[in-house]
Amino acid sequence: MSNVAGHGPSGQGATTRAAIAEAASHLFAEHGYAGTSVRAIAAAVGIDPALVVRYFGSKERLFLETVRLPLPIAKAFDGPLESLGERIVEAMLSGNLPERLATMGALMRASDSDAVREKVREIGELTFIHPLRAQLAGPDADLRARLIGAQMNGLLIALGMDDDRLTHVERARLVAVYGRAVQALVDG
Amino acid sequence: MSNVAGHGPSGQGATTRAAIAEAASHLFAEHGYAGTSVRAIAAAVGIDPALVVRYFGSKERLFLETVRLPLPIAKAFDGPLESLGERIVEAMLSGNLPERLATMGALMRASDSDAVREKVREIGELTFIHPLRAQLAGPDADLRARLIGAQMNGLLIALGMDDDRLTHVERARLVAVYGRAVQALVDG
DNA sequence: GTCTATATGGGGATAGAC
DNA sequence: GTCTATCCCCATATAGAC
Repeated sequence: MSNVAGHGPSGQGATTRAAIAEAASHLFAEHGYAGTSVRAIAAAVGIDPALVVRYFGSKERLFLETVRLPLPIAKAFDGPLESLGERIVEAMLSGNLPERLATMGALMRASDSDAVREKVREIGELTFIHPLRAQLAGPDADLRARLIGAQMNGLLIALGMDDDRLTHVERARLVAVYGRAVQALVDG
Repeated sequence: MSNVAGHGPSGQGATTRAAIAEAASHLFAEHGYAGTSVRAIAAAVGIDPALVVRYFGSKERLFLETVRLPLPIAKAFDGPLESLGERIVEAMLSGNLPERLATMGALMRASDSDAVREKVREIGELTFIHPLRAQLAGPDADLRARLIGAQMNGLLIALGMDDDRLTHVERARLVAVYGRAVQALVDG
């Protein structure tokens, strides 16, 4: 933390770029895309707003380069197929859920842009569709994998809507009930 | 446009408000919330941007007053419970689907605002939760109804992402496969 | 009352000086 | 490489003209 600042405004390009990316990542997750101004990012790093644009080309490209949606569901694919539905839901709710919801919200709210929508598709493709399709049998495997992805997005969005009726439900109940719905697509 | 005040079918006077709402509704559905400026709405009607604010208070209130997400699923609740899942999905995909996807996208992208999130919750509550909860049995009825709403949002969002792999699937296949997943929550 | 003109403050992005 | 100065677009609020 102390290696970022300390020797005045005459720093190196590489570390400035990394500092911008670091600050942007946090601010985007916390305040969303529209809620985060280039000026705010620059202020957090202690540089001029124009530098941010100079390093990353535009606010949108900065967002696309720094946004990370950690979905630690890789390990959920190991295990018996008959309980895969529950394991997927369980994985979606574990780890840093608040940050995941915030990032998901930031992505959705910025999905005006074609590039952002492509990014969302890409994340779903890599984390859900490909691994799932490999495990599912039947001619509808690809479709079923995509629909499981839709279920997961729906769950994250519902939780991100701050609906107390849903966010206050015990995790185990959520896993059991929604897991059955996911399992219906796993089984085909 | 030097039409003097008075009354008439030329979009002036008392019909100005309606004309603004009409133009705003179309523009929001087509270009989203952020993508639609008050200036653009005013230009479409042929008036000054300040008039829009004068009539509706703010861009956000104009959006909240004019946004309509037609979900003609009321009739889907009539019929045997064992095929309710399919009927719900069928209803979600019938009617003017492109407009529904555009409006859903506009709502999601504007969900930075608490008022918009509340609006989204309200729509889900009235169109899904209440009617569904009345038909579902068991102690988890409320939870299951909300999760079906999450599934529907997930489906709309996935379709709105312009993923050809999903939008090109025949409607009947989508209804059959996703309907089973919904049915899993109907059955409990 | 209805509408127009204008001012304010903030945003992203650019050109060019150190 | 870095920053200063600037441009254009936006939403919003206020004052004043019909």
